Amino acid sequence: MKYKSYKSMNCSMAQALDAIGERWSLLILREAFYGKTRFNQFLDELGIARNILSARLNHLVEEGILEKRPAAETSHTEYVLTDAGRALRTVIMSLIHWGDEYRPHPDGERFSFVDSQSGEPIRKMGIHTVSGKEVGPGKIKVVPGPGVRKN
Amino acid sequence: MKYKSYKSMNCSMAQALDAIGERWSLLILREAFYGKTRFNQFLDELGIARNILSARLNHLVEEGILEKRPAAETSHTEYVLTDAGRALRTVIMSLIHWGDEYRPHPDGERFSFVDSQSGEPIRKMGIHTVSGKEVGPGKIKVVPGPGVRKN
DNA sequence: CTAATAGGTTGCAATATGAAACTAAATAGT
DNA sequence: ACTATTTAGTTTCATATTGCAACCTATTAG
Repeated sequence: MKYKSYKSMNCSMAQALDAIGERWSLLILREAFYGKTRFNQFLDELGIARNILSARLNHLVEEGILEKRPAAETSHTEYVLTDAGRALRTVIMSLIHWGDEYRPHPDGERFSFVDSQSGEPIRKMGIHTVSGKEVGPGKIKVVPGPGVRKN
Repeated sequence: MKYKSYKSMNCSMAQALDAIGERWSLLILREAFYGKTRFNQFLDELGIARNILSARLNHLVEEGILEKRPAAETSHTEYVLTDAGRALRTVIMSLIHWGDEYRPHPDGERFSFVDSQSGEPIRKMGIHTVSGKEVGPGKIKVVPGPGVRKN
C-alpha cells in the first residue's frame, strides 16, 4: 500500500476503498460470503497468485474485515468474516446486481439469492428513505455534516 | 487494464469490477454523482495524476458508464453519467455507509443524504426480500441460475 | 515412513502509478 | 489584434505493484 493512500481524503468512501479497494480484495470477500475460509479454497476458486492472496488476506485481517484463526479440531488456518466484513454484503450485492443487469451472461442469471428463512427472493438493491420510499437516480441530495473539512 | 482481466470469470461481480474496479474509478464516479463533469474538476477534487485521470475517464467511457461530449454552449469537454453509470449509485452509497460506520470521522458524519423531493433522510443500505423484509447477515442463500458454468 | 496437502516466502519480469514537464486548443483580458 | 490563462490532455521517467514460478516447512493421509 505505497501507492498514494486514500486515507487523507475526508470521505467515507475513500476510507472504505483503502480497506477493500485493492485488486482482488472484493473477489476474495465474495468467496468468503459464499462460505470459503481457507487459503487453498480462495486460490483454487479465483486463480489468484499465492503471494498476492497472502498479502490481501493479511491486509483484510489488519483492517478488521477477516479474522485469521486455527480451524476447530484441526491445525489448519481459516479466515472468517468479522462483523465489519459481513457488513460489506450490501457492497457485494450491489456489484452483483449491476453486473447482472449491465454485463449479463448470455445464458441467463448466474446466481440468484433468497432469504434463507422464508425462501423469498431478494430484491434488487435500491436506495430508500427511512420511511421506505424508493429514491430514483438523480433524486439524492447531499447534505454536509459536522465531519466535513475543507482541506 | 492489462493486469489479468476478471472477464473470463463467470461472475457478475467480476464483470462489474472489470469495469469499475481499477484504482480511482469509484472515486471519480462519486464526484460525477456529486455533479462534477469536467477534467479539471475531477483533478482538483481528487488529487489524482493527470495521466491516470485521463486513462480512467477513457476506460469508463468505453465501458458505457460515462459519456464524453462537448458541453452545451462551449467547446469544453464534459463527462456525464449514463444510465449504467447512475445505476452504480447503490454501490457508492453502500461504500459510503460502510465507511461511515466502520471508519468514522472523529467529528461526526461527513455527509448525509436526503430524498431531494421529500427531504426525507435516506436509510442505510440493506438487503431486502421482494416483499420488503430485511434480510440479516448470514441469512442469504445462493441459488445457481442458468448462467452458471463450471469452468 | 513417505507422499501429498496446506500455507506460505522469495526472486524476477511485466505492468501500473505518480510527478513533472510539455503541448495544443480555446477563452479571457487589454 | 495580441497576449496571458485556462482546459484538457500527452510524454517521460522513477518507483510501486502484480503475476508467475520455484522453493520451503509443517501437517495430514496412506
